[in-house]
Amino acid sequence: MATMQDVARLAQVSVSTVSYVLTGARPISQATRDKVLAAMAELDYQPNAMARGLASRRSRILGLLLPMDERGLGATETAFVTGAAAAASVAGYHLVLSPIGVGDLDELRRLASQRMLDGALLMEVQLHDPRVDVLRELGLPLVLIGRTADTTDLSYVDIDFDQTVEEAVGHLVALGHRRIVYVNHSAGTIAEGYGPATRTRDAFTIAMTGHGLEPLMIPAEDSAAGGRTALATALRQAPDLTAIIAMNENAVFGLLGELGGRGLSVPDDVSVVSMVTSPQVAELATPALTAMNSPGSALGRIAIETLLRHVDNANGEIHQQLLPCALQVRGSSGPPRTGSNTAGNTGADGDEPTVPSTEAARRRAATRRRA
Amino acid sequence: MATMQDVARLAQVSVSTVSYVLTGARPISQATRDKVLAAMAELDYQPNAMARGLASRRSRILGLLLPMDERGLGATETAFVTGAAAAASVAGYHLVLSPIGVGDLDELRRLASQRMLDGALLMEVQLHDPRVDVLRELGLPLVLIGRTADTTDLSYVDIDFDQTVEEAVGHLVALGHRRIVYVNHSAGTIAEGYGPATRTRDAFTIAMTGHGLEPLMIPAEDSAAGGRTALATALRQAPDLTAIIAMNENAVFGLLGELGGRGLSVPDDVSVVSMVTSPQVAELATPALTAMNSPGSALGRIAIETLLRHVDNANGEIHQQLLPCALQVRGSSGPPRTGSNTAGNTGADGDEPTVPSTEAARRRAATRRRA
DNA sequence: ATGAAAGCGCTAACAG
DNA sequence: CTGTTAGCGCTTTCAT
Repeated sequence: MATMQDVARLAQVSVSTVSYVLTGARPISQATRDKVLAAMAELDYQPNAMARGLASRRSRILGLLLPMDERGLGATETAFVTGAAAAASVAGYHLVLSPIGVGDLDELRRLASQRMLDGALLMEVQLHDPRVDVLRELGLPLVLIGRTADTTDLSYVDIDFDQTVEEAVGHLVALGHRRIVYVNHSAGTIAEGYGPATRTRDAFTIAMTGHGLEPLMIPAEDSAAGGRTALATALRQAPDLTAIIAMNENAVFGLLGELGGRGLSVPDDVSVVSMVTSPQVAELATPALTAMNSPGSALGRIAIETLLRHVDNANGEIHQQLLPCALQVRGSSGPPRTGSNTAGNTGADGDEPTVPSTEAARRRAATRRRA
Repeated sequence: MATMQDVARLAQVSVSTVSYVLTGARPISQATRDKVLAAMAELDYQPNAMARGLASRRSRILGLLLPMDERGLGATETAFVTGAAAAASVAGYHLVLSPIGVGDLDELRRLASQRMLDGALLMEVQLHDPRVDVLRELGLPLVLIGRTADTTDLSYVDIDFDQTVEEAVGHLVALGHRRIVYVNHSAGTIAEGYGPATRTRDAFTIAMTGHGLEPLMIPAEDSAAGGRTALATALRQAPDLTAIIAMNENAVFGLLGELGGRGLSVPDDVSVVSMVTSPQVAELATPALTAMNSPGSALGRIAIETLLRHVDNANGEIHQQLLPCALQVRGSSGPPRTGSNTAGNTGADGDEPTVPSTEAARRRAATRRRA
């Protein structure tokens, strides 16, 4: 394993010169640089990460603090992780995933105090997240994925729930739906103030009211069973519902199962739009779910870029950014059976000029099936 | 940030003494140890990871080389990761997840040459995995999750596919099924020699033949659409099939959707058993899937323990271990409609003494729904 | 534009 | 059982 000494000797320069061509921290003549580079290549030199870290007080490691509950990473989170890892790699950093939740504060304190991390990304942020306090106290740069109650002086990236909900509602209203039910996370989760749940709740209320419609909402446990129960409740409270927007990625499957069990067809009897869902999960359902695709990968990239800016610049600009989920129409949404088009659905080809997106979705679904 | 010097001064001992109480590499009198420990606590001392790594030539970081394809981590992989991270943490190590696939050999070489890793776990191992060569060349301890074609001198942990398939088949045969179709990964994947696909194929052949039955197999693309196609093919080739074993976690959802679409009920018309599936995913389906639960967490723990043994003991024992998936009966499997019990299904309570597991499953499912 | 040298904070001989 | 000390391989002043 060649060291910098070896390179310096072979290139006939001092070690500091080698170091400087590596870090670019001071100008080096082209001739010298070439000599050094040649020597490095010759020796297959790779700088020792530990030595570099010790001397520079920079590990070039970023932490991704990710509470892995029993349920594990959904495709959405995975996209985020992948995007973040790629962005870190491009910048010459490594990304350590640490399954550290709000419970493991000591573990977090240890990790951060060991000076092993140059900065951290916090996922699954809670309204009052003690991890934030710990990290700030230790002076570790951090970026939130999500938002705490008070975001003063805190950089974050998050999903733009307002816009996402608005688009989901808009899609269904444009199709002709009037009775739309929103299936949220559980009542407990909402009461806790879980951001995605409360923000979408408020956004749904505003969006529906804006369309002159009643904002019907049902909570659901995060499970298939929760979805089944929620559907039953929804049908009791609004027997005439024609569409459902589901925030709860787990519940939505139970919900679909229960719809099928009751002989209700999707999307003819009930349209379903799933929120913050990855394409992979959306495609698992039959029919594939019209969904608001989470911008996981982009969020990850932006989060890392923001974090690195803080690392390089101890007191850099605070950066707070929201990204909306993009509507992707698939087979689970269509015009209501009894809507503006009272003629009824005689077939998949009943052209409905005002809703071209549904048509497009059908065609896409058909294509997929052939593939 | 207190250093070892500070601790030594406060405790009135030498730095080496402090170091030794930390590493336990040599006996320290109880009195001295207490003094040192007190000083550490007093100063809130945490060893500097970089300095320790440089001096000891040990980063205390293990790499988990995990190709994150577009599909992301399933719950199975997540359980593995969580199990591994926990085991590493217990041993005082950190686990770095690096999304390094067989393509990023340079990235891998860089990571390993920087001496940032003490060892590596390889996931998604291919039959001829170049990553193995790179790591061996660099002398980095490694443990495979899965198996290469030649496993000489290589430690690995993997799923015991033979036993898993045998149990799945046994479960269905015990219920009275005779026409069982195995839905595998795609033909291309099988042709490539992908271990899980070829091993289960062979195991299925043996298991079915052992029961005097014909081993019917259908390949399926890794998607819901693939599952739909596969079901169509299966019904064409074996119109009298009563049960399906699905290796393909993605296809199984399309398969279920298509069954529903054709008016076939699960499990009354067709029983479905999903292979190597996590409980979380199994519960998404309606009815919940009888599945072979992958021992993800245990695999992760054992892999780390094995790896650490290699790290501590450069040329330690090779450890090769297989773990079977455990059968978990849920709602998607039951006796065939036309089977040994020709009386027909008059209800869920038609006691079938030879198949108590199905009864248990029904009761469990009912309980779950109430929860 | 380059070199010399002083550490970074810890471990692990080597001495008692 | 404890102390002394020489590095680990690199970065970064301070010189020139």
